[in-house]
Amino acid sequence: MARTKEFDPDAAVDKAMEVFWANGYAATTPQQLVEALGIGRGSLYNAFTSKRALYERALRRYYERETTRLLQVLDGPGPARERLRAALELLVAAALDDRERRGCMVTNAAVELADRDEVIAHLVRRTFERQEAAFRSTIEEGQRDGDISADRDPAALAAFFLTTINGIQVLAKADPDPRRLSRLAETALSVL
Amino acid sequence: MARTKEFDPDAAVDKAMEVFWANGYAATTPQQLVEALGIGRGSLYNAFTSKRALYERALRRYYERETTRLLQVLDGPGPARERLRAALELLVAAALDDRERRGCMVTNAAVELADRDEVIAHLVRRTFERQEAAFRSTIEEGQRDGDISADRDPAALAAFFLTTINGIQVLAKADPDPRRLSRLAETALSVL
DNA sequence: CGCATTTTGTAACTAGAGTTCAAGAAAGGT
DNA sequence: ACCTTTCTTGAACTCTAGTTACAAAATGCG
Repeated sequence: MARTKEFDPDAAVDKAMEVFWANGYAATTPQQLVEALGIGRGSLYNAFTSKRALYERALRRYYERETTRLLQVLDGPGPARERLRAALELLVAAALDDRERRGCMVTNAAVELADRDEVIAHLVRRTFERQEAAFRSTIEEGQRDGDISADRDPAALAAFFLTTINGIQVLAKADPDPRRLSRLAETALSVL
Repeated sequence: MARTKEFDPDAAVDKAMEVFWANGYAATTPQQLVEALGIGRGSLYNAFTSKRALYERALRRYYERETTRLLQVLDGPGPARERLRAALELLVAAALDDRERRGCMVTNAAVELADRDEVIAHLVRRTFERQEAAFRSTIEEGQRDGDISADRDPAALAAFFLTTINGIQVLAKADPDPRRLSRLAETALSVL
């Protein structure tokens, strides 16, 4: 009854995500998107309405795809303390693998857009809350097990870890030094 | 021998700094700059060459003007531990006062540009190093005075504090919650 | 098969970004 | 008073961002 799409919209969002992730929102052009997605301008706008709308979808995709690794590590097996360590080490390793220094797309969105765009801000907050909640439940678990001293407020500790991972993203943008980042993570863990 | 400038270039850089600080680099337009500086387009480019060059000057100005408060607190009088607390509280208070949530211009520059522009990255690194050094010498002083336990590596602690303040900037962009930020700072201090 | 529908590629459009330029105005030295 | 220099204003210019429009092509239903 109607012509079928020749490209996979899901795959296209993935590619758009890569472009926005690497360049940020404002610095990304329709031209770059068209080239990266391998489709015509017409198809781009027919399928995704606007640059802004595509960015939002890309950020949601990032939230679903790239943000889960951390949660998996935190919700995984093993002593709570070890999981927290593994989580921070994961972040550090990812930052060092990231040769183009794109950082974390949510951190980037927070800094570039959260103050100007309520929808983006909301998405960012949701990501942060999920991460914070994962930190928190891991910490609480550790406290029940006696793995982590119980005289600290788990909510405060979770917010602190959230801050730390965002701080690591910023640092790594300017100067991805392996030794420094590792010691950093180590020091943050010593708060427990 | 030549006509004198009718505007104060130093004051103009200050105004440009405000605009870039609030909007970031890519999202700032010549039009906004012209309006904010109150000069003609011709004068703008005659005096500052390009948007990029003006941004660089604005960021340098930020480095000189807005980045010193932290250092003053850290280098000030009083017990080292108290100075570290005051420094973090200063950051938190500034974030809460910042109704437009511009955050820290250096943090913003790090995230938006440090991966693409080596000159900006260098400036960011310099700022970070200066802040890190101030944290470090305060910590070392505290360790000599017995104010801070001496069994920790001051360099690692300093890097950790640098991360924390950048993390706070990111968090505050998305959700400037007073209670959370204060407890955050408190928790970070408990690492000592 | 033909029809309604949605896709695609390409051209077109508007607006504004980022910069340059020309003509005149202030300043100071001679 | 003039000359040189540097400033100012404002228009002008090029280029591209971001979007839309259009004609042709594909699809499946009746």
